[in-house]
Amino acid sequence: MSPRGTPESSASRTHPPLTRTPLSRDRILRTGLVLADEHGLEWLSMRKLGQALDVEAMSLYHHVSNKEDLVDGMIDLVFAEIEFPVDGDWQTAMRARAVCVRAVLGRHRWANGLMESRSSPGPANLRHHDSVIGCLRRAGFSVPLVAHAYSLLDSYTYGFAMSDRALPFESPEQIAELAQAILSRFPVDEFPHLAELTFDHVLTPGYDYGIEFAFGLDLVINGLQHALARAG
Amino acid sequence: MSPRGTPESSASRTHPPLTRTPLSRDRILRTGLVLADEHGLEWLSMRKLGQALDVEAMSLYHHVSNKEDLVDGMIDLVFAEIEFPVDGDWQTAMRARAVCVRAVLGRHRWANGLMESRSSPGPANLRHHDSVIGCLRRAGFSVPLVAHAYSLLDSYTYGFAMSDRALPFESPEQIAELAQAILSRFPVDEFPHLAELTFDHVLTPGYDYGIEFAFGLDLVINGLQHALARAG
DNA sequence: TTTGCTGTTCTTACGGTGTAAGTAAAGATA
DNA sequence: TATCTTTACTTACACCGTAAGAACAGCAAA
Repeated sequence: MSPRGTPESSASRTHPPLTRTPLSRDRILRTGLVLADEHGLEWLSMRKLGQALDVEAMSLYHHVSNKEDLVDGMIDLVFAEIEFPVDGDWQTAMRARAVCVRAVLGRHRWANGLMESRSSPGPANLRHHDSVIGCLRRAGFSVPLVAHAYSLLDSYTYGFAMSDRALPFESPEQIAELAQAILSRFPVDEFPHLAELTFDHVLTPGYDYGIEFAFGLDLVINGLQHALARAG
Repeated sequence: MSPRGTPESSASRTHPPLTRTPLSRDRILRTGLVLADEHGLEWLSMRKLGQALDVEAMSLYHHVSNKEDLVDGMIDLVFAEIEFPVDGDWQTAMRARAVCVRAVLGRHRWANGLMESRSSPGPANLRHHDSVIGCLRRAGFSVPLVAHAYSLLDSYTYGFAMSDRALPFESPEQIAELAQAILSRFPVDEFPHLAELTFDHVLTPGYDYGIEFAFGLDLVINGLQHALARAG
């Protein structure tokens, strides 16, 4: 109805700042990140993002060329959170990287399928890739072997993070309930092996899906170590 | 403007069939699958789907409770396309399964991030999981080891399919152009290792990203074989 | 101080989306 | 034939991304 800023702008005539922190690309991206973390990327719209910044939706377009650009920027913020020790042996570096990626994607679940499929990757994205490749090269991996290792490590890490997201952080009771609900839609013993795995293992008290991550990661890194030794 | 069916329905008063094949859940799902393959899932809307079926959008809601249900059904059609030999040794079975999953996801790229994250999996989905687990159990994998193996295989396969999608089917020239465009946005030698890998290997004539898949798959299966031997 | 410019914000509008609610017609059953 | 059930259609609503242009800010030059 009435222009939103009216009271503030009349106040601002006396002392200009203080009424509104100016918009900026960075502020937009960070707010988008927080909102997407909280509500999911699907929930986030330009209007809601503008509302959170106390601004109309169209104002955002002066700092962000469209929604894809917005998401690109948010993804690059996520990449910037990924860290790992570059000195030391490549095994611990790669293990730490994978663990960190999983943790970061746990914080920003909406980012999960989007990390690799950006058609215009940001600087943090490229910087991260570069340092991973550099770490492997320094450890003696040949260029073709780096391509193999990189593909394998990334596929496993991102793939695991995807399944990770499938199981929400619900309590064990909720997971059990969900599993019951799914399997009870079908005749008993239609899926005996699935039922066995579910009820005799996954729903066992103390089971944590996270432990599967370490198993696969160690197996992959071990395999790469052998491949490196064989090639070197 | 005028009701769509008017001429047909007056004709149908004399001989009822022939004017319009009736809607059904299956027909809706299959049409949605074809359209999503052709244009992507984002493109697909209830209105466009209805249009392809020569029906108004709201008519679909009598066979599908909402769009999520539609996607659930489409995903289960995708699962139904996954096949692998259940007899024979588990290594060839699991290798064939992974290759098939990759091929299927290549045909239905829109399905990629959605295969595992359905909160109400369909029968083909559960059947597939059950037969994978059964195959491993028969090969002597303990229940906990099945959980490890399953998680690892799935993470790798789906994760690879995701990166796969990132590189579209473009010609090598197009890929080279894209890589040039990306790296030229930044100072030369800001990402030396990335540049080396890209220009000295990936953009080399004859390079096919698909070969990376076999490397990782063999490594994973080999590792599982050792784990099985160690446990057995 | 006034003028004019430049960049940021707001307003309005358009064509799209998923789907709730109610209507009409056709098929099945009695 | 009369009634009930299923299926399709119509209308409507709130929301989406964003194009186009108006209004307004801050600031440099006159």
